[in-house]
Amino acid sequence: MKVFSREGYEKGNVNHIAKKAGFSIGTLYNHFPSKRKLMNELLEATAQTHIKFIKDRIIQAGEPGQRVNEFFQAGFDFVEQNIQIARIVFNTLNGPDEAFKEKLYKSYQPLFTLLAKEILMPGMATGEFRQLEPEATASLLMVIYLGAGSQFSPTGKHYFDPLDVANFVLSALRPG
Amino acid sequence: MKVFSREGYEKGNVNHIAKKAGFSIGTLYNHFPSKRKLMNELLEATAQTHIKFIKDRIIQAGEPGQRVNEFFQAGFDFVEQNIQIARIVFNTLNGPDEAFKEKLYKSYQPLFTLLAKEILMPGMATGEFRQLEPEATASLLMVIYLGAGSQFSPTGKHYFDPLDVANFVLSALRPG
Amino acid sequence: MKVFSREGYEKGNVNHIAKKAGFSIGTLYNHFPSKRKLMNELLEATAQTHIKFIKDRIIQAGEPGQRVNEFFQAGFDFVEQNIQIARIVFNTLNGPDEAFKEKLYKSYQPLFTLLAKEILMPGMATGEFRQLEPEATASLLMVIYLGAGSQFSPTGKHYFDPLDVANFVLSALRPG
Amino acid sequence: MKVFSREGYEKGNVNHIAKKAGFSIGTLYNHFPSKRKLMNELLEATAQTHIKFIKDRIIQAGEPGQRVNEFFQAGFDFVEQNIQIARIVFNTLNGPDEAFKEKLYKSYQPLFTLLAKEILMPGMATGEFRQLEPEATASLLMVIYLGAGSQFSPTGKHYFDPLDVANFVLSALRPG
DNA sequence: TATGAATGAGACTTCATTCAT
DNA sequence: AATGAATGAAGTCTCATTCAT
Repeated sequence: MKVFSREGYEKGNVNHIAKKAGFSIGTLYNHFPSKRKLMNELLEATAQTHIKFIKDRIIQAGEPGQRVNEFFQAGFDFVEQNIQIARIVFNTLNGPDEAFKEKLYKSYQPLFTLLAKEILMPGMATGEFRQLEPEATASLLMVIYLGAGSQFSPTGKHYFDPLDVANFVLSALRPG
Repeated sequence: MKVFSREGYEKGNVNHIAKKAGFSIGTLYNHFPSKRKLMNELLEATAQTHIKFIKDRIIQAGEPGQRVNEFFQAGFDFVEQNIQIARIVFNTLNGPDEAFKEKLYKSYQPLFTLLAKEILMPGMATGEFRQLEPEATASLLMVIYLGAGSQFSPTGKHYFDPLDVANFVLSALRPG
Repeated sequence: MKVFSREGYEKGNVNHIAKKAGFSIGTLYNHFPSKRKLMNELLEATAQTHIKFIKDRIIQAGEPGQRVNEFFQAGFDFVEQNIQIARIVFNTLNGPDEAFKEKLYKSYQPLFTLLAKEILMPGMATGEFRQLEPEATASLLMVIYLGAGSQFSPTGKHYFDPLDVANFVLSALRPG
Repeated sequence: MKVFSREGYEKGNVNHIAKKAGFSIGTLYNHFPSKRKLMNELLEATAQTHIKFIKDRIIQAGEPGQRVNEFFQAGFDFVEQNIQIARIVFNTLNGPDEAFKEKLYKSYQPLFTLLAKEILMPGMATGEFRQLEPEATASLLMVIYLGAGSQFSPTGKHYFDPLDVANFVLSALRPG
């Protein structure tokens, strides 16, 4: 995680990874048959943790408006608490490796669904939000989260305030 | 451009670049003293073209609201007409190489300024937009453009409609 | 050793070195992180061997005069028995690479000290040699050894007879 | 001269040589058909200048003893006034390139002859020097000159005083 | 005669992966 | 199951030399 985060997948060195993890390179290869497979498992584990972290926080918030708030708040929190892994996700989602990218999009699919079904559709149903295509809007919310959430200094401090971002989005969602 | 676009900077092979460009490797190195320098010049040229393309279109549109529309429209057009170069920009902005990232942010600074000074501040002055921090909002608009604009299929078709994105943003900006 | 001896450091090819040593190039680089480091370790090992060889022989000879004889005799013997390594030393001491040169001078420092303290100063104390600056004279003896010792045919036969050289030096050292 | 002096023959770059000399690389190759030929002509010219410089000074000094003095004095002077060229000579004489080495020895042959015929043999004839093999002794004098003369700091200051070296040699040559 | 862009073989070095221990 | 030395293909870059202008 540390190595891929700092160097990226291509430049990340499996020997360094093994050393940093306290294993021998042989042992690493006994557990992961290739560098690519290692990255894949890291991405998969990350996506699951990431989604669960956000989902748990969204579910607790009751109302759609509050859930939008919580989506950005939780999302930013996750990034701040897991900067290295977050960096890998951002790199991969915009990286040149189509296989990794596609894999990650698939893994994050549940989060898109969550946004559409547990936030946007209920909000439109109650009239709190205006009528929009749920899937496309969910995608846009993800894009905004990923874009804004990826802006942080080397020390990990976010450039945007999640509350501001949430308010911006809520303004866009409100009817009238 | 083609090679870095398809493979990324690290995996991109200077020999392939030279061959694809119809030069020998020696000739390539007569023009660019290193792979890194080559990438840097490509990034710089790209940023200038990209900014000019968007700026020219924004300037033509008169009113702030129309300019927001034109920002996304022109931005998406640029991506569609320059998919390879756009891919490089998206990769770099989210990639692990801090030097490239910083360089690119600096090069794109004029675009941030343009958004703040030529769209957001005039719009707030006329009351067409609500009062927001111009710089932070400009950054958010960029984030939305880059995030939404980077979503396209391998064939280059955008996932989002720029008009929808512009309307979403305009909704968020409108007062009340 | 063989490769650097025949070709010099700059022209010496690490691939040839590896092949000649019966290793793959990767293995060579597992043991020495760079060509330069490889050369450095070769120089260091050589200097130690060279100094020890001469020192052991000098120590055995008791009297200063006899020790001068033994210095040249042992020095020439070492060159004849280690032509390749000797060639590297001669090349490096007069070569254009200041870093290597300085490193080698430092490594050979003990030999200068040996000449001054164990041969020249005792000889001056007993009156066997005339009064001269020990350090400068030690340097001159080294210069003569290295200069004369480096004159050999491609087959390794010395041009000078060490006894002649020693006698020349002893003549210069004798009082009166 | 400057380039070969600082970098050595192998590392010396003909493009840099041309630039430094104020010529284009094409022009340089119109005058010298190869890097090797260029070096050869430089060596030849150097040897001639070097020999003439020393010869003129030796001839002026009348007596053999005085000529030995003048040999070292003039030799050291030449080095100090032509450090770069001297460095090339020292490098080449001890370098790994047998062709250059042999070429240079041949070019310097007249100097060996000069030492033997104009200094040593006359000195032995008058009894000022003891009986020694003129050729071998001439070689030893050259070795001492080249060895001692090549010891100078990066700023060009000699480590040895030529008078001391001459006195050392004269002591060795004196009869009794 | 002068020029300098073009060439490409070959240099050093990296690193994912293997496999005998 | 753990180890880590060994491997060699492949990468970036250098530079002596050529030749059309």
